Amino acid sequence: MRKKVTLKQIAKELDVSISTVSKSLRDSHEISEDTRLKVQAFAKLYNYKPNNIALSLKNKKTKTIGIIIPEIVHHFFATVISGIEQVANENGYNVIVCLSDESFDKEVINLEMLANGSTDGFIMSLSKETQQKRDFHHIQEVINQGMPVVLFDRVTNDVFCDKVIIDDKQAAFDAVQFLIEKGFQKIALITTVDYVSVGKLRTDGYKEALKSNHITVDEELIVKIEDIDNCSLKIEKLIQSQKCEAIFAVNELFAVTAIKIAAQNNLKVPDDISVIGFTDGIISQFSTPSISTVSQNGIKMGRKSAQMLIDRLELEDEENEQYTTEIIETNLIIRESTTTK
Amino acid sequence: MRKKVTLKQIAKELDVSISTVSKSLRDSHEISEDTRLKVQAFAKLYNYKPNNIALSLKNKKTKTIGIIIPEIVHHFFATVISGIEQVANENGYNVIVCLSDESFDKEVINLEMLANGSTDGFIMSLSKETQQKRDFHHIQEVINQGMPVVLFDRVTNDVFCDKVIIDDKQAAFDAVQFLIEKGFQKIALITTVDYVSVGKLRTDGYKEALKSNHITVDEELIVKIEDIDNCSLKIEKLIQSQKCEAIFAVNELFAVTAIKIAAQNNLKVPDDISVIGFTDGIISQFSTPSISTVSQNGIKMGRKSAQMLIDRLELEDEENEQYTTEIIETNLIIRESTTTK
DNA sequence: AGAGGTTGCGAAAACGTTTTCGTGTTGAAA
DNA sequence: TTTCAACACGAAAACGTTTTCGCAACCTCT
Repeated sequence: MRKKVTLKQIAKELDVSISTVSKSLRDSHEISEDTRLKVQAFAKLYNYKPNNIALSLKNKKTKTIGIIIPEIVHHFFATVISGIEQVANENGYNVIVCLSDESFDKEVINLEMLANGSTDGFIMSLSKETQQKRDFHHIQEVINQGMPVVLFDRVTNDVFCDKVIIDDKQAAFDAVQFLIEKGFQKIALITTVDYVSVGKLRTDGYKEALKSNHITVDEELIVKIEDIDNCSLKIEKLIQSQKCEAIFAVNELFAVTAIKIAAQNNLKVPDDISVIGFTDGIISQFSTPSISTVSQNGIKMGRKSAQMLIDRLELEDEENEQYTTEIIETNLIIRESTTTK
Repeated sequence: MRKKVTLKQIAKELDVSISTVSKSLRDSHEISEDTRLKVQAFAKLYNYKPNNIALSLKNKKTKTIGIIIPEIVHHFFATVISGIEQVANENGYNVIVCLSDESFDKEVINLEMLANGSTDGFIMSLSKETQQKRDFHHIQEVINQGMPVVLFDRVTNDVFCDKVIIDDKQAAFDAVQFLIEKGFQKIALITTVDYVSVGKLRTDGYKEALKSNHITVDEELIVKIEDIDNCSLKIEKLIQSQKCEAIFAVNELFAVTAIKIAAQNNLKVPDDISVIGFTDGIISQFSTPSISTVSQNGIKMGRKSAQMLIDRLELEDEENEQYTTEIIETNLIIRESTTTK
């Protein structure tokens, strides 16, 4: 077993000082060509690579980005990580991933753990519990310590930092507007409880689209799901009510569940009911019928977030306190689950 | 902005030595209760937390695990990460995630980058290109440097280390056996090219199941897909040949694609063709019909991998050179895509 | 009172770098 | 021969910890 070699060992071996070795390897003009080449040859032979930890300590930079997200087994978050990782890699950064499991406490613990020198900054999406509690002191804390933070997707107005979001309200508006233009009037909404910020915004967009077309909002057509694991009952009730011709669901899972339940009740999608979902994930692409959906470009979101964070990290020079919020465009992908009335 | 406080600053402020502060905070008996409490109070007030980087340098342990996988936008890999993260977290470790994008070069770069002190060990799954080249010197290199490595799922016999796999051959055998018991004889296989280790093993299992039931292997019923993006043609040819009553696909995507193409050719699944896939991901669960499949428990695989790595890391005492290979059990999940002949 | 033990604390080394500054040797110019 | 610059290198500090060791001051026995 050949352990990693250090400057000190090389210095001892060649009978020069540590400084000389270091300078030689960094091609300093202070060192004679003779010595320089000798050291470089030796270093190459023993495959010397500087120790990252020592460098981090010296430079007070870790070249590492902390990512804290609710979960990873979720197509959207996976794509965002993928985007972040691309940009991070291009800029010589690594990413350290922590999962909050939608728990406030785990979010806090992870944040504090990484804030003690492990990372230069954070990219995060808030856990459900955090959004519910509206307690963001842990985030504000790390920002106060001088660590840049970028929030994406699930954000809050209560903390000042860079943000990357989609225009959830507008996107929902567009989707519902599309259904209306196809001739539907009785459009149902399957959404989350209000404290999930994106759910709330998409609900708002839905309502506004109806209003701007002079369709009255029927609360009976709005289903709010708390627990994703047993959402079936509420959705079944909606479908059995026979009151809706089209459904707008605020995520993939709600959309595909609605389609399944419709089938169980002998209603065919899209012939009997049109469905539009949100998030262009695996489910939408591969379910039968494939699902029309609002596509959020997770890769783009990740890339943008990483770029904003790195820009701020490399800016250095005296804190630019101008925070910006980037909006990533969405687009409506029309597939088999929608038709004309 | 309140920067993080260090031992040195506390020492200066309280007019004691750094050693005294350090000892006080670690509840050393060497320090009088007076001083101890004073220091602790001050540290709490200023929210002192030891700097991880400094600790890493001192202890020569980073408490960080490096994960290198081909991609993350893939349900199976996401679940594995999730499992790894759970166990890592329970043991006070963080995880750094790197994506090889199925590229040999990126795998090498990532590995070397993290091997310079950033992590204590690695959990990896080989990229396609690496498997094709059969070049594993980069992995052997880090092992030689004394860093433990655990390979999972896509492994190789050419490097000696701990491994976590499923019994791909047996699982494929069981799936095909199931189809045979349901009365099918003409069973097609949709698989990958042979250098993908798991594809090869599953192919072997398929063949063996046929043989042990005295069914001759018909090469015309075996489709090998090189490029996942345009697999449709080959699969269409298979289905239009009308020669098969059932299909065993070595992954979800092949399975769902087969079902789609069957539908386009007016063949209904499962009435006209039964289909079994591999990997219990989102697609299998939510496609219509839902797909019978061999379930690999990614969470379990991740947890096991992490546990093996951490065990080895904490063992310390003189290199136990006994490497083991854990086999995670699979099970057949029967859904709507299969029926009896 | 002297010997020996305990108590409470600080100095310094170590982890692996980079970088500033100092210094001795050489060569050339005066 | 003296003076000064250029050259080539080393010592040491710094990043933030932990830990070993040394050393005073005090206390407790004979």
